[in-house]
Amino acid sequence: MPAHDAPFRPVQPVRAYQRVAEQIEDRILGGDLPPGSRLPAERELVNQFAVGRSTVREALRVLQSAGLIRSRPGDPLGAEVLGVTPDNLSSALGRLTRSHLSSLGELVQFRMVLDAESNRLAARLHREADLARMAEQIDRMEALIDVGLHAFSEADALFHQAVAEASRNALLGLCARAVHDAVVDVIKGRIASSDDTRAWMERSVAHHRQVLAAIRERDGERAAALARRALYDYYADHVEEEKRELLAAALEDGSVAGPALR
Amino acid sequence: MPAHDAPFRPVQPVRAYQRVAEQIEDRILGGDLPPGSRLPAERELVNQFAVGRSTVREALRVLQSAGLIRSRPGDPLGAEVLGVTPDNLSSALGRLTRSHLSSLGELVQFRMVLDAESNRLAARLHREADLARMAEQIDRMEALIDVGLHAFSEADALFHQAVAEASRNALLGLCARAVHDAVVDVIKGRIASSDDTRAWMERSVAHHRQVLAAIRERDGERAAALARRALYDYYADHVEEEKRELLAAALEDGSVAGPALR
DNA sequence: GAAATCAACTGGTCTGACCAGCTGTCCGGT
DNA sequence: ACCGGACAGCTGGTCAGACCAGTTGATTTC
Repeated sequence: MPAHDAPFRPVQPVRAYQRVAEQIEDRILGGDLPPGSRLPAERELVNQFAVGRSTVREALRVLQSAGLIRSRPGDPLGAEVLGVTPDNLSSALGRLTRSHLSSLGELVQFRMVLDAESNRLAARLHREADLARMAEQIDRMEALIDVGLHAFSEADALFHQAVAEASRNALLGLCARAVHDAVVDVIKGRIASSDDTRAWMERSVAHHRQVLAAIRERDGERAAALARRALYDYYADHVEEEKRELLAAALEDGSVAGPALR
Repeated sequence: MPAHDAPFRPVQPVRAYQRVAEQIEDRILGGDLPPGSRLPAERELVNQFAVGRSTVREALRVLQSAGLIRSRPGDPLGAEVLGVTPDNLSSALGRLTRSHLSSLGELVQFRMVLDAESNRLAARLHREADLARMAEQIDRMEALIDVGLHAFSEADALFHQAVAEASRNALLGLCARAVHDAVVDVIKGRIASSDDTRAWMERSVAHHRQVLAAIRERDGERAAALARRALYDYYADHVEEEKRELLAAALEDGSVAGPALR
């Protein structure tokens, strides 16, 4: 590419709060300021950055809305560093859905894609230790059925995290988690939450055992299809009528080849 | 579920700036305040919300960092409403990568999954008008080869947008775009950018025509495989050595079943 | 009529102040 | 010696007022 094609880039003004936020963000992402550590007090940051307090506060607001830090009034230790979480991913996805740019059906379909792919990769790339972790979480789920839905869901999340680790792609797992949270947020309150929760949990455990078996046998196709089927069965009723057939389209991916294969 | 199981939820204090940000965000996502419209001036918002200016400003900072609005000093029209964009999605993904929670290889693999699925769905669900839009953008790309990489990439993005529309899942397209941006951001500067740009553009056009043909023939499997292959060929050299075999794993998905198939 | 000027905005920043909440210390009662 | 409450000194959250620089459009000037 010729150098004179774009010799100078337009330079846009950089606000003071951006510089402050960038410096702190770099420290957090760079590994200084690990999760759990504390930022100096705002008035101290004012000294270190040599800016006004409102500037520091706007920078902290940006970092907080990105989920990197959390501050509490009166905390003499300063704002807490949270590290990188998928929280803002899910809030961004939730915004997309709330703005009707995407629908619940699309979110569910997205989860079908992500979970299926996680399972597929896990089936191909897992090691022995991964299987043990997954089995352990399924056992925990089964034991926690009587404790309550919350504890159960926690073990469920850990199972999926184990699958994500086995797939050797943390990003897929994080995004799946974010989409899951967004779905829960959208569907919240609309769920029947009837007293068949227990039956559902038992079915869920059985489903997870099937997935684990497929992964253990390195049958990625079956593991993927199981994830798609479970999500479809669980969410299809909540999805808008006209979107349901689209979901069904994702359901058949991979298991049956397209009509005009080659 | 028994009502007395959790009779009261812990109530956490809601900051004033949050309330302000929520109100504005709801208006934007709800459809009042469409993209392109303007917010009142800060000092006017101070009157309407009955809070201090710093509170209003922190709320606006949050909205701005979420990509919902953009403000410019001296603009007598007030902050501009941008609507929902995938920008914060891609910045969130970029943060994940920069923090070494995920790697370039995972990003590329993620793109392979998303693009492949978009293509697959587009092959299954497209209508005639979709095909026309895609063909039009490919022609534009070809015409813009001589104009420059920037214009070319723009047409390329429009092609993928057309595919996303055909897939009837806007979310997939938006996320694919976000991941694309994150990849570009990570790889920026590291790319050779040699003078074979023109050759690459020509190959790219040919690749897109192949994809379009596969979609037109409703061969979702082939369309998906084409996307995976193109991404792999283009990015494999930039991916960390130890991650490359993982990419290859994604490459074979769907086209060849896992080694232990049934 | 075109160009320079200027007044009235805007957002960005700083300062200083006050409030409410948290925490460790210190003091008095047991 | 121990324990519990008051309190001082911090924290972050909010507000008010000020100033600056940039934008804009009307006004003046040539």
